[in-house]
Amino acid sequence: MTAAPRLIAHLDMDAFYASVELLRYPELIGLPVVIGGRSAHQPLTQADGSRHFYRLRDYTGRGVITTSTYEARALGVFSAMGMMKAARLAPDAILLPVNFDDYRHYSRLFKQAVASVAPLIEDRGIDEIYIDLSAFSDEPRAIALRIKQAVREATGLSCSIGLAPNKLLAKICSDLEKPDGLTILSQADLPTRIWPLSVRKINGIGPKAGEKLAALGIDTIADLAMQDPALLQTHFGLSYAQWLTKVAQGIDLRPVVTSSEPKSISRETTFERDLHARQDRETLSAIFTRLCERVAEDLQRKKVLGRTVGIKLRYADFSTVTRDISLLLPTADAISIRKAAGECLKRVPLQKHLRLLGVRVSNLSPSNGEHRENYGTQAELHFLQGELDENPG
DNA sequence: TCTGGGGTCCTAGGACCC
DNA sequence: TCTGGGGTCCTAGGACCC
Repeated sequence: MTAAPRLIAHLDMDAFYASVELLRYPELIGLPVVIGGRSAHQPLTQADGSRHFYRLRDYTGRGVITTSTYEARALGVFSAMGMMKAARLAPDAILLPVNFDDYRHYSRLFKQAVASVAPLIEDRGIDEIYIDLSAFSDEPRAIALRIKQAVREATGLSCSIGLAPNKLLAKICSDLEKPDGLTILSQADLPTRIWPLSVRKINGIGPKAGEKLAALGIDTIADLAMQDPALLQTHFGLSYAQWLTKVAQGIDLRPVVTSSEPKSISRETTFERDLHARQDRETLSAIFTRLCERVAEDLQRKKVLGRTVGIKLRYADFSTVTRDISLLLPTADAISIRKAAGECLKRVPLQKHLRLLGVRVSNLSPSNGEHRENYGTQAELHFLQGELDENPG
């Protein structure tokens, strides 16, 4: 039996955070603007009603660019770039702090607008979605234009859409004509439109795999498509090699998944300056407890409990370690999480300075609203069981 | 003057059980 | 005393994505 051909859309909001900010500050349209950083650099409204904006050159300290407008990208400033490096490249760019509540609001608006046209949506984060349009009999271009129009009316924002037979190709082609793009692709377009692209355009080939492929002389998707699967297997292992071979042929059978449950909830923070477990014990302890409280709040708000509690430490040299521990019973209680996380902390070396601390709860289950507290760890259970064995009645 | 914060998925070894 | 697989759970790390 052969599956019916599908029509999948990938919709990506254009420079999402920056575009939301421009709705509020229209006087910045056309200027290089970056969103990011950690200190307060909120625009100031002056006596005459005009606004004063901070420039990238005014910024000091840690942090990265979260998003930039296309004008800033033209100056070489992109997402995830360190703020200080960005300031060297574009000192005059306008700097705005992140406003996640706003972005979440506009995210809800655009997803609702899409759902009013086509309801089979897979959430891929705050600014992008997949849409299964297979059931529509309309012209694909007409559906996509209706979706773009609905998004614009609901938010005032533009998006780019890729239309293809699967998620892999839809994702690649939503990026081909940004911003405000609409790209339609069939399997027959593969050699002309997909194969010339870098392997890094494939969702799932990141920096590491990209570098390994480059070392093998594999740069484009065409290079990848021509490779002997056996050679790929010797360098990447069977499962990843098989996947590489398939995606190079534009094959992707993954369905559009319209609902999912969270698997883990975490909070982490990078310190303003590196801290030491001994010299900065009080500061670290307060931050640690606060992270546990925030995770507990998140769990309670989402009405889930978690049975595995973990910590994450990043040292000054950027190396990272994690430790976790599974409890007997799931919890959403800050005290229980703090105790378990404290046990994890005892199992980690604390000689070097730290730049980041994080707390994570996983192994989630629905909470049904009730609230328990404090139960032991697996190790404590074993201890208790040992006692019982020694004292059988 | 490097390198945020929130996630998912995969691999792999050891414990433990049948 | 030595020797099996298979399955599940736990833990640690890493790649990748938005």
